[in-house]
Amino acid sequence: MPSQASLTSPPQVRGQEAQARILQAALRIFGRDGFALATTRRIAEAAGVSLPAIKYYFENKEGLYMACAHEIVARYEEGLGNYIDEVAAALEGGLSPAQARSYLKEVMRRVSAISNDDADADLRTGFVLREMTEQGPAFEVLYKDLWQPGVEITAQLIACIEGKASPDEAAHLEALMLHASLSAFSSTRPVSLRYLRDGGCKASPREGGLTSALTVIEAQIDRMGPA
Amino acid sequence: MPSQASLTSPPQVRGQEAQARILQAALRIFGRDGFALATTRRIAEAAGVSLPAIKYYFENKEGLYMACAHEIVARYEEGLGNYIDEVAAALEGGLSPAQARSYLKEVMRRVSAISNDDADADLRTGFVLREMTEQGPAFEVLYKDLWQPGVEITAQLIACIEGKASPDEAAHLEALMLHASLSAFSSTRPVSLRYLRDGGCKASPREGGLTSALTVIEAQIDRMGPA
DNA sequence: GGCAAACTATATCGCTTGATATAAATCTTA
DNA sequence: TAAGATTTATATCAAGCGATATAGTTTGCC
Repeated sequence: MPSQASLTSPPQVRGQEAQARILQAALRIFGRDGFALATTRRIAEAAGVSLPAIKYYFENKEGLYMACAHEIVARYEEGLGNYIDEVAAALEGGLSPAQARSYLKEVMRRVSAISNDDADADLRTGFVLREMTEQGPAFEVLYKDLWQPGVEITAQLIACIEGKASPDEAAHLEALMLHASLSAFSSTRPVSLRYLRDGGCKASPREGGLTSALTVIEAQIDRMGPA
Repeated sequence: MPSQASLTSPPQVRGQEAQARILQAALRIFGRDGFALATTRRIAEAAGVSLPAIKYYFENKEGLYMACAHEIVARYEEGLGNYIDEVAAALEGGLSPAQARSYLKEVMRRVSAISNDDADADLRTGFVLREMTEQGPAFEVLYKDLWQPGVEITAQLIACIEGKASPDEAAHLEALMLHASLSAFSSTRPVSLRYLRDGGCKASPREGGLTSALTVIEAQIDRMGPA
């Protein structure tokens, strides 16, 4: 298992740097092209290493893909994950509908912010969304540690807003749709931007209309409430 | 251009049948695997023809892909397309918000029904959604003749519901999100079903929770209205 | 029957892919 | 400096890809 050659002597640092370069290049190329279309040669070239380096550090293409998934999960947990725990604790203590509403808005804000963290953030989002639709080798990890927790906390907050003790099927569905709409807006962002542009709207290509989408979602949250 | 050898003698009917079999097999395999991952060999095998038959009828892989796109558009136009024209005419004549609301519900109902027309309907949906996110060779056709008209009529109906003369940026955005949520629910259907199942909900695998999703969307439409 | 047109199948080409055998380079340690 | 572990690069393999040259088969028409 060469992927955890960690606590060794200082010159092996160069090796770890190469490993990190490969991982970063892989994240970008897998995120853009998907598992099947991405080639190990292109990744190696982008990372500035030769082809067998991938085998040396990650065994094979799938190993590299899984390493990318774990990297994404780690980044997610250190960002949104902690906040989710915080919200869960608050829910445990009991929340008013109004409080739940503002928590939910913040959750969705942070979820959408994931796609704007840095330059490659949207590629990581693409990685996750592709894996959710195509269910490749990294699906289980991403579903269990990333997708499910986000939707579940959303469902619980919605239930709270609607005055229910625990989320029923309707709350779960509404949570799914909320995340689905944000996801789809991300993955079809070029199309959405084109549509808005054709209609004469000017959306900043920087944030890709994501904040506008967020406004719509917040309005939806505002309209939630006791039936 | 051998793809329109149509008005010839009767025995060429067999040829047309082969052409149709190739097209159907291609729709299923392209819809499931996408352009890059699908192979002409597998399509030929599924259609029960030999490999050069694809070249004979569709010139090459991309020609076959485009033929699939046009087939999808044709099917869409004879279904939803006519209804969109009908709604557009009604809008021209002036609609009350309540009328617009029920038209909008019917539009979304028909859009979601597209994924349940027949056994291969979800594969066609997958074809379209993949092309919207990856922007392959068939993007222009599908956007112009299928995606844009559906979103636009939705935006106009939303504007009408909200008492506006013509759709502003907010209406366009809301229309986009409405379709995005339905699309994402379709393309991540296995994930959504798993989530609901894990939560103890029983969703019919037949319709894949789409009618439940539609219920949520109708509730959203009901909550629209003058600010 | 024979002939031209429409259609189909076999076999193969050139290319790219993931993987890896092999050997060289680098650096620590003794 | 010699030994040895760690890391890197060259060259190559078998498999699968899209494409197609070539030849065979069917079938309506005269």
